[in-house]
Amino acid sequence: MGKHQNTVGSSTYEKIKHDIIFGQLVPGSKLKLELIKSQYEASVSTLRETLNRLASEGFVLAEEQRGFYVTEVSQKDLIEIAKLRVLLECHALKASVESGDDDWEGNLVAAHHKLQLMEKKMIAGDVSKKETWKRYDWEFHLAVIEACNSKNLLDLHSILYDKYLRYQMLVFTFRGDEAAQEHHKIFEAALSRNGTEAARLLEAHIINGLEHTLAAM
Amino acid sequence: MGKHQNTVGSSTYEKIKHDIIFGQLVPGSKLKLELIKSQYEASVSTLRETLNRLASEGFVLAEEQRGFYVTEVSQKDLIEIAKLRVLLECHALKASVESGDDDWEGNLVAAHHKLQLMEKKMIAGDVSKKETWKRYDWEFHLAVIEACNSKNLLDLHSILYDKYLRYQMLVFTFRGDEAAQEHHKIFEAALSRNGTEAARLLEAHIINGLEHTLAAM
DNA sequence: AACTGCAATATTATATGATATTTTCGCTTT
DNA sequence: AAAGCGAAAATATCATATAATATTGCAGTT
Repeated sequence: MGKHQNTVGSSTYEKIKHDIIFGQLVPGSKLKLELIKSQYEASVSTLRETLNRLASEGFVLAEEQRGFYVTEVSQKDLIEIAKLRVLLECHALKASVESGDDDWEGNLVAAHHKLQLMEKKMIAGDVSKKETWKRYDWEFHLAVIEACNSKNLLDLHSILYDKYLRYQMLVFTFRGDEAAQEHHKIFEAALSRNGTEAARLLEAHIINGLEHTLAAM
Repeated sequence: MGKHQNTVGSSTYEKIKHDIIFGQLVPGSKLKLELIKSQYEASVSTLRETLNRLASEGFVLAEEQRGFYVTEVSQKDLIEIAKLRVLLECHALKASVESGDDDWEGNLVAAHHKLQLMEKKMIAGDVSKKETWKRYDWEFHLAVIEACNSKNLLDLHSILYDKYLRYQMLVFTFRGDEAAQEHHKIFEAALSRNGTEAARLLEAHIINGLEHTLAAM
């Protein structure tokens, strides 16, 4: 006993979203229902529910009566997403730094520590744990803004982060030491409650990542 | 011939979304599948697709294996939404004013003109056309920011606008002349390419609407 | 008599396979 | 080439079966 039974719907949602973000499902390709039915072991209706959800988040394109496609990628789209991420994440950061309490600080310290450990391993050459690194990066960025006091903002940011991540995974080349140092500086500025400086550093971090990814596309 | 056949899916989506925004479906109420099946004349599967879409946009709450509920409303949520709308719409406005071409100007003039006519009628006492007014208000706000050159931004804004609108409809009391004047000033500033001023006016417009709605909740 | 815990029952959500529409694509004809 | 036709494939919708949750009723206990 124990593991709480997930519904078929939610687990296929996770799987397909994962496969889009990590590039197993290639941009622009058609998601033929009968074909992916066998791949993901779910019925047509269940798949349609999933694909409709992913469509309204923007990972899938739903063409009326013509089926579903993995959303295309483009440099323009990436630039839009990066800019939006800057806008929302910096805004959230400033609000979070202003109102974060001790729990927030504790959580942030923990998230930064875990990310740093992971980054050391990756800089040392262990690239095997791409997915774990991704999780720690996410947890760090979330920890910074978590005290922004706006569920709506965090929800929007979460989707943008995933879209940005998809592009990073598409051309995966680890920025290594550079990104690690940026994370560290953001961490320090946030912890010392310097919201303006932290936001400046965060913006540079995202834009550096953008340029790194654009160059590799 | 002529009228393009809509799918059952897309038309129930429109209907349910409409009924949530305009308050026919009351906040927090449960959306029992069998019950709304007859109301919206669609099968369970089709409804589930629709409700999943609405859930990921935030109009519906999907509780795993416990069904679907109309999203609750709260003052806190409204404040979050208004602030986000300010953040995104002002950002989009500045970008749009900078890069809008003659088509953009033409479209904006037309949208403003139609809105103004409608507002005159409503100030004169004809409140019958709430839904038409809503459409013109939407078309005006969209026309202002449409040249921002970011589909991602426009998509996010569209959902936020609808969420904000839902609160306005919930307590519907027309702000009349005041709002009309604000629209006019935003229009003039945008047309004269004064992005900073237009953004300032837009922010005040949204915050005034927020306070008007909060006071009536 | 009121309360708690458990089992039987009813209700509801989830998932499936079958059917009805619509689109796509190759072939024929002009 | 372009338009028209029809077979094949894919999507949209539905009715129904299965699995989960909520409710009810009944014992046993306080």
